[in-house]
Amino acid sequence: MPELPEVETIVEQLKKRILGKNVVKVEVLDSIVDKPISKLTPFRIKNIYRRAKTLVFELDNGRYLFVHLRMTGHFHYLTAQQVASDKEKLVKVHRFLAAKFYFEDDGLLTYNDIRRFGFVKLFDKKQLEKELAKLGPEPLSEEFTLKMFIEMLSKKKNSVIKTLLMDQHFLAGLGNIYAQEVLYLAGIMPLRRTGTLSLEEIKELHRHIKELLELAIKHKGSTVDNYAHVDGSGNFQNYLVVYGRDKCPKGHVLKKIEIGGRGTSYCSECQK
DNA sequence: TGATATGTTATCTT
DNA sequence: CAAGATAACATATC
Repeated sequence: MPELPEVETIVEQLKKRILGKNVVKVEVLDSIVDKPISKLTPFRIKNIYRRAKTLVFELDNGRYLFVHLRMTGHFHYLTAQQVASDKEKLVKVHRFLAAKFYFEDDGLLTYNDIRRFGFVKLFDKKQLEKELAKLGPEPLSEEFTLKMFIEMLSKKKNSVIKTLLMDQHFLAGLGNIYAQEVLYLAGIMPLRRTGTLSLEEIKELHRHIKELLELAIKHKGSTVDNYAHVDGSGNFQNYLVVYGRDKCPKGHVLKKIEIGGRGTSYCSECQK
């Protein structure tokens, strides 16, 4: 599932391919993509960036595409050459095609989404700012200091730490995979209430959040289930220590419980 | 066949 | 009010 490192990877790859390019035609094939987008052409892709697990495409007409992949949203890009040679394959592969963006140079960007939970919305600046304002701080930003993290936690003393880490309004970008990983690395039981965390534990957690996400981005994210980025797959799943595993790196058998309706693995030896 | 997996949000419950 | 639980959404895969 795309969490922060996966979305960051997708943004980097999209930038390489379509930044500054002109879109001459858009076909909207599914209601998860705002229909009016097809009436905006031509427009230029002025910028692309990530906020939490959301992608934002800044267009040169003052509007924005606000994209959330949720669990199974995918972008796929074909160069003009690939479009010419892969036409049949393209139709077959994209069974859940939701939109096609045709570029001036004959390149083609497609958006498809098997479970149709994701969306592509058309926003003006006000709508965009309103949506982005709801999200918590970016864990990799300078702004997210230890001091700030301590303050944030002190306002949520009764929350279960794992649930809180996954709450996008609290902190942006962590999902079920990286929340579990970071808690293992920091040696903290997922069910702990934030009010019971020592200063030392908060420090460890803060440090590992930044380190883990940066490392995962270096590996172009994790490929689990059917996540894939624009041109292939990341390999960070090979480095995950608790998610989808039976034993922790020290060989202890992991326990599996449910927190907030989501599977959660942890090690009762290493996490207290 | 049915359990499981997933991100987010609305709604119900404690 | 706070916050947890649950359902809902869709579909593939085991």
